Amino acid sequence: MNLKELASRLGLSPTTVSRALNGYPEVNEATRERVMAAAKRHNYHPNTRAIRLATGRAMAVGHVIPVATRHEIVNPVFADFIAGAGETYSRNDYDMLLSVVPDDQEEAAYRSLKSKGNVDGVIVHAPKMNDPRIALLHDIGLPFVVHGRATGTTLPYSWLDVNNRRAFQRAAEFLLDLGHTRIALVNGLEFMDFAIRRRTGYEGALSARGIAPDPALMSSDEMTEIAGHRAARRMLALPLRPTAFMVASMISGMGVRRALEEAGLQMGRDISVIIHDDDLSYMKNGEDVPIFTATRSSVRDAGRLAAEMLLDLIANPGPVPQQRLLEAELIIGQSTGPCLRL
Amino acid sequence: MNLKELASRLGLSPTTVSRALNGYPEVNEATRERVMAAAKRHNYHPNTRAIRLATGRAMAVGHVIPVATRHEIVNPVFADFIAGAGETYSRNDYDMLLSVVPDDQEEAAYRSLKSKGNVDGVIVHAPKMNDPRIALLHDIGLPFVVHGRATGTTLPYSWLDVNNRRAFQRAAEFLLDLGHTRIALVNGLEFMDFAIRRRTGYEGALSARGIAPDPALMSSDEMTEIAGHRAARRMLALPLRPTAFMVASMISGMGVRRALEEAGLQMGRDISVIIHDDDLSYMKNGEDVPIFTATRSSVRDAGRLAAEMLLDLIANPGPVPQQRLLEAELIIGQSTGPCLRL
DNA sequence: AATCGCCTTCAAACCGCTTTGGATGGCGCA
DNA sequence: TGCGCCATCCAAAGCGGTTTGAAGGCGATT
Repeated sequence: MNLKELASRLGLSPTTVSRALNGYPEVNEATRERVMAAAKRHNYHPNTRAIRLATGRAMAVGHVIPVATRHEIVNPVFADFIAGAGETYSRNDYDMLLSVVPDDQEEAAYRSLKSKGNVDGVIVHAPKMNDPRIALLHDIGLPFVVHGRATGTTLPYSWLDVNNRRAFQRAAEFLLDLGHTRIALVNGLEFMDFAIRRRTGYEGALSARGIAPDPALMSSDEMTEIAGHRAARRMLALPLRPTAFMVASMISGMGVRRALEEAGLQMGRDISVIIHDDDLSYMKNGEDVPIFTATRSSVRDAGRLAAEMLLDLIANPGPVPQQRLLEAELIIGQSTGPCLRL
Repeated sequence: MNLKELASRLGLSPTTVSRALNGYPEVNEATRERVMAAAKRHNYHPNTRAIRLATGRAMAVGHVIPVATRHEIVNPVFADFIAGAGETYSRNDYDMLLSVVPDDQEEAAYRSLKSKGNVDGVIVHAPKMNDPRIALLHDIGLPFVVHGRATGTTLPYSWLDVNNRRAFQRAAEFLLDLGHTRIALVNGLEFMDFAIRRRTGYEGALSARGIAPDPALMSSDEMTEIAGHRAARRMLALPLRPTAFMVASMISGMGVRRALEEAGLQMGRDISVIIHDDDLSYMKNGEDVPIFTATRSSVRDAGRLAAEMLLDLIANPGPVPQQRLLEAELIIGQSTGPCLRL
């Protein structure tokens, strides 16, 4: 069942039927209702491929996922971000296009998305310092929203980010208030922008209290259980072990916890831990009472909002970028307590 | 730059240019090369929207992701499966379409995907017992491959699955051989097909050695850290505690490990644990030496293969379903050892 | 020399929708 | 009565490719 057939059944022209269904004013309300009813009765759905060609819009948003040939790290927060964004797209009748490409072909992927006309815009994930994708997308004229920010970029662009600096600053202050002075940072890879900002917040809080950040208490690695465990283990073996840990993610935090338990330390009593909690649906931080004290910010909400920003940008193009900074909550859980060796 | 313009620059008809680029035989090799060169030089990429309308093919595959309104569980293995499938699609110039819908609108989502012509086929995730989606997709005539199987379904259909029954049977036998008799099962939700099969394998192995499965030693819940912890904790409090655990996933396993450590038990010495390892890229089971003894099967490979099956099914339609059963490896790690109370 | 057939190429129809630019008829108003 | 203006509807031209059916050119065959 297509437009032409539906039109002929109704004794109308395709023009009128199309307009009736799309809510144009120049059609009699009585006929509009007749058309609507017939469309429902015959289970008519306009062919998306034809709409796309005719309107020149793709009605789709792209997400390019680079897969590293060596590391093969698929970001664990990715699934939740996508779920959030996907809800927004569904609500607005947009499709979500995932493009999984080897990381050395990422630029080509964006270019092809644009020149083949598959999408109306893209979301940029995991920005790095001086991320080249921003200039690229500017160049080729593909609307985009960055999830995060890219330090060093001078071009204006739209982004949605969590205030990672302030979150880690507050978390560090919270630990300092509890009397901790040897606070370790188990950070993500520091070519990622958010990791840089988190370190800045951590160092700022320490410095403000006259504590010089100690390189031995700072690590930067992938946010896996293994890496979290490794980092914590190393630091716990120091002559002057830390009395508190700040950890980049829930999963890293589980590795840290394992190291603590191996060392016979009880979390929250002997030693304090604060993690960043992306509020992943499959990795909840406890049920009623949070296991970890955490800086929390839902990555799923971020997905929802970033998608909304992008759709808005597509509908209302203009040179003015949209920017939105979300604050993380500081959730008090069972993993922090006063420093024992005052 | 479009076909018509490229053609006029070359002094050829659009027909010939189109054929030259698409490798049709009825075009002079010399002109084909001339066309190819010009296409590259002018950076010509055919407009996907036009191709789709003209050919009637969507050149896209859909994945419908239902989000439960209450539980809000986004399957953690999902990201890796998608990454694998996405590689296959990219290689074959197919798009991957993700449709995130409330779980009570899943049927409508499939119907709409079909009637609007957005995709040529779909992958069905997380099949349940007597899964209604199989009959539905049969009905509406949308090619599909199921990741897993659906017990109780009589219709023939294409699937790719891991031999979950045998994997858990072998794992149980391995524990039995080590002298364990009180073996606990921390399973996933048992309306999921794979969870049912795992339990069958587990029970079969016990029964074959004359051990009656003990309901107190079997739990079925979401595969989260919290749920794993809760189940293990409950079982460890039994008068006759288990000496070994079989656990449905890496994440559940971390919860079990936490319960063991709280009980002062050392994994691999005091008590044994076998998990199922989906080989997630962000959740590796150790580096050189596996932390957990595990039944392992890469969900990413499964994604790659399922996507290949589907593309094949789309290219060569026919009534003969394709089916493929993958075997899981049994990986010996540090979390298992002989039963102490022989 | 006429015919045949192959190799190339092309014009035009088509995919299913949107949208522009009329056309038609009824109505109010002078 | 005549005119202009809406309200309503339609024919046709796109959108940018693919594909069908046909035609031109040329060497080989008879």
